[in-house]
Amino acid sequence: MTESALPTVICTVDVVLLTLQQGALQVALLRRERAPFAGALALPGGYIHAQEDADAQASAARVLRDKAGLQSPYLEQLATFSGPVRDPRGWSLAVAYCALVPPEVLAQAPLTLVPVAELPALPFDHRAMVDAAVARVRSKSQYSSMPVHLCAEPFTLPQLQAVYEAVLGEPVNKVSFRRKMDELAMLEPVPGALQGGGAHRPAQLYRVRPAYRRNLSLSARGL
Amino acid sequence: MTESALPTVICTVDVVLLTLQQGALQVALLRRERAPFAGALALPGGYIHAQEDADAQASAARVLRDKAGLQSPYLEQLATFSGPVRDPRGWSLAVAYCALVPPEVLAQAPLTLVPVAELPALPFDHRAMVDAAVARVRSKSQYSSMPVHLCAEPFTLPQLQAVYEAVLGEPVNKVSFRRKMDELAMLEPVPGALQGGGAHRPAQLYRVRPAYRRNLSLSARGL
DNA sequence: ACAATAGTGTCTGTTAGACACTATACT
DNA sequence: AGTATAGTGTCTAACAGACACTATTGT
Repeated sequence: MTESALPTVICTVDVVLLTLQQGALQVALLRRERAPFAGALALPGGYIHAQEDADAQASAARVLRDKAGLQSPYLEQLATFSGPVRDPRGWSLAVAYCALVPPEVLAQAPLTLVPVAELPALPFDHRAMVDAAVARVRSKSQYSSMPVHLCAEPFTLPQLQAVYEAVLGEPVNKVSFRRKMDELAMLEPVPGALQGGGAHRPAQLYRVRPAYRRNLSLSARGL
Repeated sequence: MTESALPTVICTVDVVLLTLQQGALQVALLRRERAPFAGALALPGGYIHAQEDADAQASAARVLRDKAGLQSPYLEQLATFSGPVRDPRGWSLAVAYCALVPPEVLAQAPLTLVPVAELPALPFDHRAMVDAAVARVRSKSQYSSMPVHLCAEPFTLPQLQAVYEAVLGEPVNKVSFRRKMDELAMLEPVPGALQGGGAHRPAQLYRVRPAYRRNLSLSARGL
């Protein structure tokens, strides 16, 4: 067996870009310009460019930048999907990534937001990728700070709690939630910044401490 | 940009095969027969064969079968490693898998067991793969039944507890451990089968219930 | 004053772990 | 009988959630 005798494997990346809007997780889809499945809504994705990409994650970041005009949101490798039939062009391998952004960032991006609960039929195995991403986000939200990436800074604790509740799909205990956020020591109040506007006590605004901006904060137990 | 103009990405799989021996996690290494790094100890791995493999996991299973003579142990996708420098042959992508087997299975396999705490220098980025596998196993052992795959059936609860303690690197509370195993409902006693031999009360032998043989059992909380 | 939400103090039920006890083998 | 480990009953400390209270704004 020689290297050159091996049939080529088609190497791509796909990004499951999730955000929160109208209290529901939404996945960002893009209308495909090229075959296969030209004209269909699908996950943003593309070939790995061995000439320029430092690794598959860089490919995913490049895809996000070129196709959605976004740069460096939270980006995490999800899983790799492969096989002879998932792509009509041949045996293919796609490294799937999960990105989380606050909805404000997507304002003028050429993306179609679809609630993950009402997914249309998707080409390739993009449905499985979305399902894996949603499961991952729900799971990690139970014991980590992952959902803060869905919240534009600065935000109030009630806002962040609403994000957790939307992702988890169930109400969260206020006292426990605030205790945990305090223990995680990941947020800091913005001095003197309060969110007013309502006919009630204004809420303290918080931001993520610099040390936690890139890394998630994990809790030993739940919430 | 055309498809055919893309430089080829070298697509491989690598398997981090872990077992437990002398109370410590051990990784199974294989001496490489071919360049690059011929003669060096490395993870079992190989090219994806697009002609025959149903997906990358099938490639990993094939590598395990052909190079170690093992079939269908617990096999889970870990992560994908990629980039221009990890392999001297060029831009490469390796899907890493984690396999768990009881030590008895490796009896006559042509593998070198090395404690993960005393890893030698490894070629490629195999060190990062081993680290990722060990971290995954330690993490999942805290809330799932994963370690049962390191135990040959049938086993006693004290034996299984020792496996958990070896993986986690810390003692486990006996009462809590048995409560959790009971709650997970994943084990069933082998009727009338007791493990004697010592100068003390014999222990009940257990096996994994068929429904849980392939799937892990997860606990909402720890242990 | 009132309404509405932010934020906190405290109580209680649940759960994990510590400890001590019983059970059952072999010597 | 003595010893060693298997297996269980029970107490306690830690923790998550429920509830109720105070705080602070706009109307």
